[in-house]
Amino acid sequence: MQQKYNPHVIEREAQKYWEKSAAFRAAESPDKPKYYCLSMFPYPSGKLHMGHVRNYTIGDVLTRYYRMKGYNVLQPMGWDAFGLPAENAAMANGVPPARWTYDNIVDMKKQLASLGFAIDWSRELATCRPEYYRWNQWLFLRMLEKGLVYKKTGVVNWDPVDQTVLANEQVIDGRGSGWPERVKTMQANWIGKSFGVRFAFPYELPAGSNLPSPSGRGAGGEGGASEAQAPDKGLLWVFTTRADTIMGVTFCAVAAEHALAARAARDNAKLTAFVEECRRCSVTEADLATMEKKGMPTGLTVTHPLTGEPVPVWVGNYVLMAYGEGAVMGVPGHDQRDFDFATRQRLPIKPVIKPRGGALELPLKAAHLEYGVCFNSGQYDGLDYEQAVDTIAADLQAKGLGEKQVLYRLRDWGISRQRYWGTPIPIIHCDHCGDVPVPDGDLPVVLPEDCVPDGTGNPLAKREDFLKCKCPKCGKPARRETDTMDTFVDSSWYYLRYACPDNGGHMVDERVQYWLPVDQYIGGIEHAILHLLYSRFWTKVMRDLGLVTLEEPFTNLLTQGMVLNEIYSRRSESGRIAYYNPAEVEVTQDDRGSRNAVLRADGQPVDFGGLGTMSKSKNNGVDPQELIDHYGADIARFFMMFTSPPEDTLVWSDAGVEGAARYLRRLWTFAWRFSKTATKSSDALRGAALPKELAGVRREVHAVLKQANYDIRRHQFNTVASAAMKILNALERAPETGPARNAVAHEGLGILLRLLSPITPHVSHHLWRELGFGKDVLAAPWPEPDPSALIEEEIELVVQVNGRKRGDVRVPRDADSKAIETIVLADPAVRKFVNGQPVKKVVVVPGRLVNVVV
RNA sequence: GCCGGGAUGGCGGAAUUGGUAGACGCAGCGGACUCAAAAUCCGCCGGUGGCAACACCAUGAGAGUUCGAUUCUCUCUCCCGGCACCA
Repeated sequence: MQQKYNPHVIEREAQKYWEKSAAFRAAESPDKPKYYCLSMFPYPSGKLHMGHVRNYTIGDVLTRYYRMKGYNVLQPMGWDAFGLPAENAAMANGVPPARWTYDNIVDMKKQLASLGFAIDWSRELATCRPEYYRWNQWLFLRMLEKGLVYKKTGVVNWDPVDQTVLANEQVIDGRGSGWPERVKTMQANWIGKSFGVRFAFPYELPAGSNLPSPSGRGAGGEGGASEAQAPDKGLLWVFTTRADTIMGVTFCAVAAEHALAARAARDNAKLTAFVEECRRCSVTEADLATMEKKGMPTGLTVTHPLTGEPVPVWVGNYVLMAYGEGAVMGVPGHDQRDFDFATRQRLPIKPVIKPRGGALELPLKAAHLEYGVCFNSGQYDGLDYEQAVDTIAADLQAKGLGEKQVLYRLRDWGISRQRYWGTPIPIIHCDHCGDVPVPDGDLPVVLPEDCVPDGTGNPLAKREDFLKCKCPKCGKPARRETDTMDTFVDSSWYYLRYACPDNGGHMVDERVQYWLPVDQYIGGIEHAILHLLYSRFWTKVMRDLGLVTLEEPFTNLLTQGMVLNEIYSRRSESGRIAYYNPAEVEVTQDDRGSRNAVLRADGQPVDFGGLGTMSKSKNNGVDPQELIDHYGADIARFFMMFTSPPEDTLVWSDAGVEGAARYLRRLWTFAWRFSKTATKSSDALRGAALPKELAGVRREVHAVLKQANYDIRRHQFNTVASAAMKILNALERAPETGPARNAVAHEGLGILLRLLSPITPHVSHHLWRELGFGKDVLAAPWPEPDPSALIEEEIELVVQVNGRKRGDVRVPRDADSKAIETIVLADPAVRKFVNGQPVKKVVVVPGRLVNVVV
């Protein structure tokens, strides 16, 4: 055995061993429980970043752990290879996106290999290959047949929150695992199921003023806008979750795209301009919520369905055409947006809800949002929220002007992109037959890979060889669709394809039945909504088509935290900010922690800008390749696992990496010295009583192992790494000589190398062989603590008086409460603090503490 | 703005069901080894007072429940993630 730890040599050796023995090739095997461990596949940007390293290390730790626990484990890898960056790179370098992407894949695969991940590369896939994306196209056509592509209801009626998330949960040690609560809550809010009332304000327009036909509206078909046959009379439909406030309506607001707005704008130039302005502005939620509430009167009035009073109609920039009816009732007294709008437009505010058993403070300074009791509301006065909603909904229904309704915030998924580097949408435009789906037999519609986008639109539009085709229906010349699919389509089902990447004839086959669902999915929290929701949606579609029997694609989800680093900058006199990589900055700290940072290059101070995600713009990235080149994979992996729990953010620290290196060198040195002195037998442990000190060391090793096994099951890998440190510390404390010591060290090293092997597989592999434990640590069983090593004759109890620690006592292991009480009350420290006062009670927590209450 | 999450020494973090706050590591300080430095090893290391024994304070701020709260409840402050064409 070498005296010096040389990570690069042993890592290359271990990786060769795994490659030669095809160690990570996963085959369907019915005699073992399966474990499908999946990390989110990377976008092939060209270089791994630290987030990837962290993500895949977490996945690899689980993969190797479950394998040693006897599972048949699959850990695949692939490439989320379509997307915008390739087009941007293409424009910058004049290289086709395909070429750029494939080159990047080669580079990144090499990097992944150098980290020693237990990946089954035989299942590798890239979403930009026709043999993958043809199934995007195929499934798109199935959805088209089913009407899912157009039909709004197909999407929104799916309510995962009420379905199987909880039912599928796996329970570990009595603790719910599965999906983090916050992800479920976020998705639930995103879907945004809300219960309310849909109702209408009747109106009459001057005769002969036909409404233009509605645009872009799917559901809510019989709404006011489509009452075009009755030009004089119409209904303005709205949705509200607060029907109890209906008597407080002082206006209505419609979206700029609403038919009534268009009607009113026809002979009103100012309103036309305003409608145009609204159309142009952003529709993101954040902007909508914070922008100024602008509006303009349409000059039209509608009739309140319950009071019969006239209500003015406004166009409001805060009303979203895509949600509900594209129109809202305005109740400024009880809705903050309406309040802002009414205040700005000097519209009346009519409060109609007051706190139960109290009064409103008038005039209102802000909308009163809490539920309460109706007042100022005619026949509804005195009703509470539920009674009011029920009564009002019934009254509206009686007039044929409304009903209760469930509405979802979830919008349609617009999947088409005006981009080149994506899956072609398999549609053909024919002048005679309209939009015609490409027949299954003609799939895939292959994306030409030699285009170079130049920033002037989709290059496919200029490719005659792509565009020109025959209409599948009538055979006449026709044109192909040039839009491509959102890349979220690619990532919505790739985890199924890993089960059967070689099947040229079908999208999925029976191997999906074996491997799926994914037992553990690992990725960034930033994907908690979109990607995960799309994947679940996609799975349900495939289930409905009979392609899979899965209810949910992922049983457990681990959302890993981001990798942060310090940010340093300097503002020049011109006001421009220059960012400096933390590696170029020398930081000194006094013992109070105040920080002094200077740039190494010039010795001048730089500003510390806090912590931020590693990014190009802040120039605070650390290249994983440099880390691996310098320290090797095991040290990088150990640092990643030790520094933070997987779900928390991880702050980069050069000193922390150095600490990880120090530990592994210390482990190596210990193993080396052991190899010089030890016999290869642990027989001395059996039967023979160990000296007290060695028994203590052994007890600690097993106690730490017990805790570590709990921690690894709950995915708290930082304390597993720290357990490995504690075990080495304990072994180093043992006296240096003697067969009993060697036996304890031998057993301890055997435990330690196995415990470490998921985190630092290379050094574990090497030392396992070198010290004669066996041929392959991966084939060894996971270590379990020996209960007999944990037994102590005397245990230590903490003694409290009135909940404050006042000392500790040693008592026999099997002492009962009574005996403990007697011992404790006789303790001098206790007597001092009891100080003659009567003892009210004594709380004994077995094995932990005793609290004397006076 | 809405939704979600978080806050513990100089730093990363630990504390399993409410039971010794600060495990393990980093940084720092002191010492050994060395001609010297690096590496390595040993010791100290939340704050205040005290020679010390020890006492008091302390888990973002404020209240509450409890024999006992980092942990449970309420209010507040600050930081982070998502918000639908970035992936």
